[in-house]
Amino acid sequence: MDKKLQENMPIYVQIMNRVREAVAAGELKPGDRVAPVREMAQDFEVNPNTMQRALNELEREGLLVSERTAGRFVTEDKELISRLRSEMAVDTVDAFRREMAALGYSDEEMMEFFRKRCEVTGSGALTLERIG
Amino acid sequence: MDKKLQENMPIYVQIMNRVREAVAAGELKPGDRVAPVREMAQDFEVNPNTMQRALNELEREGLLVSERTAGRFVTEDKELISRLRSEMAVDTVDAFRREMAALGYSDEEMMEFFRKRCEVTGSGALTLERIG
DNA sequence: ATTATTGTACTAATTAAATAATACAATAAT
DNA sequence: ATTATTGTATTATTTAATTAGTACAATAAT
Repeated sequence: MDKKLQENMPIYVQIMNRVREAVAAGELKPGDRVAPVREMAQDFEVNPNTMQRALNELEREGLLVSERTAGRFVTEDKELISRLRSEMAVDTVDAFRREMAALGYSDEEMMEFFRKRCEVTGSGALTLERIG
Repeated sequence: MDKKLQENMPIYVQIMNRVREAVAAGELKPGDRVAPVREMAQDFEVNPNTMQRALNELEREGLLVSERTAGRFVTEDKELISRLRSEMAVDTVDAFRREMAALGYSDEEMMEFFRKRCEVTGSGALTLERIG
């Protein structure tokens, strides 16, 4: 789970998305304990209040559960997690199609553009370029 | 060019993107006159100041030019426009791959997911669903 | 020449996000 | 029992985006 945040979206929302992704991708597994609020705040270089806001909302979603002083954990509900992953993927694909369509690309052209882009840049090149 | 705006990104940035897309897609052509600031502000249901901020920045980018009292126009620089379109498409594809990769999808799986999603929803279904 | 339309500039007020600084509550560890 | 660690709550401050309101400047239209 990468920590550098972008601009133009509330930090707490960005954090929520990062955690959602980490859980959806299986980087954080059901029942896994996550770091304490204060520690996560340091990791992400944000204020503890901001981190708590993000974590609280993720709890409302059922993705995390807090057990008072034992810490905070990823839900055991694997069904919920796999549903989350699917929904996020659908949203991502739809957002992609919508944006490319807005630029005047047909579904076929998108496909072709995607394929070409995969050839040019390997699989690993993107993350570092974009986030760093 | 659709007008409804989303949350979580500064409105003026969202407006900039909408205009960029409209120009890149050829919906606004080189030399086209755009509506006056005040009118656009009403169309987008934002404050005139906010609209002007967006338009000003688009001018700094060279995409728009203002001619004092005659109004504001799309640049005649077609080279600039086609370059913009390419860059936006690349950014969009890269963002897509990055997000899907974060969810644990390989390039091949993304491709397959994309294809399936295109089958399920036609080409037109997305815009209304998402933006409305 | 006058007027209306256009872009531009400026100051103030509002709102939400983020930070800062503490304090409290519950419990696992000792 | 005590202590340290954890989540939680609260209040104030700061910062940036947005709105509000107004005024000015240039010029096309009349």
